Amino acid sequence: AVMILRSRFLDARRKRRNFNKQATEILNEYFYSHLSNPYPSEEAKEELAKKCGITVSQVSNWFGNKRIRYKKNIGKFQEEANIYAAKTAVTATN
Amino acid sequence: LKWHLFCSKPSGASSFCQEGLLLTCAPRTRKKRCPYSKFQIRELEREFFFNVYINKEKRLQLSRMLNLTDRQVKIWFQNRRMKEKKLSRDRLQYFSGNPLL
DNA sequence: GCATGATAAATGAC
DNA sequence: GTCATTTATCATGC
Repeated sequence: AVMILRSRFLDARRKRRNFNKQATEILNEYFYSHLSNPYPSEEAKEELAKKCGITVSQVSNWFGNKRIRYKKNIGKFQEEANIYAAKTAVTATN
Repeated sequence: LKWHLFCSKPSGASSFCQEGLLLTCAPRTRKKRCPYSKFQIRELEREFFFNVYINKEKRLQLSRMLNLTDRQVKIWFQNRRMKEKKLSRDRLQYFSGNPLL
């Protein structure tokens, strides 16, 4: 039984699953509203993790990947950036 | 756009994974990440099993045997300790809140 | 076929 | 020494 759990643990680590749409929304919202310094504090990471239903490590992974991939090709993310910029502008007015 | 300041440059010259005689690329560039071979990993893991902290002598010996620099072996052990710590956290999180234990 | 999440080398702050 | 990162690479999803 212990071996089964152990193997399941290993499988869970190996298998990659995409985050759900809502989690991605939350992460992107934070990223684009902090574009000048997209480095969430430990507390912010914990809060994001809670809201997204993922671990803090996964939040760190997401921001690490997002930063490097955004920096490498800003143009590709321009449309996405505009969407979230507009979204935060709307929420700011409310 | 700045964010973190890492000095990374493509370093035009073909920089292969063999770092025997590290040519000093004038404007210091970040060394390209080169995955280690199965053999290198196996030997590093073997040593890590015996002692998580490697001493200088063993480090020099290992670096020569694996054709890695002293620094690379040192950093590998640092990263490996961090990995072990993360594994412990993940195990705890996974097995807690798991019935049938 | 790329998008995406996770991991492996490598750096720098402290 | 730890540890949050950068960057490339790996593995999987779709």
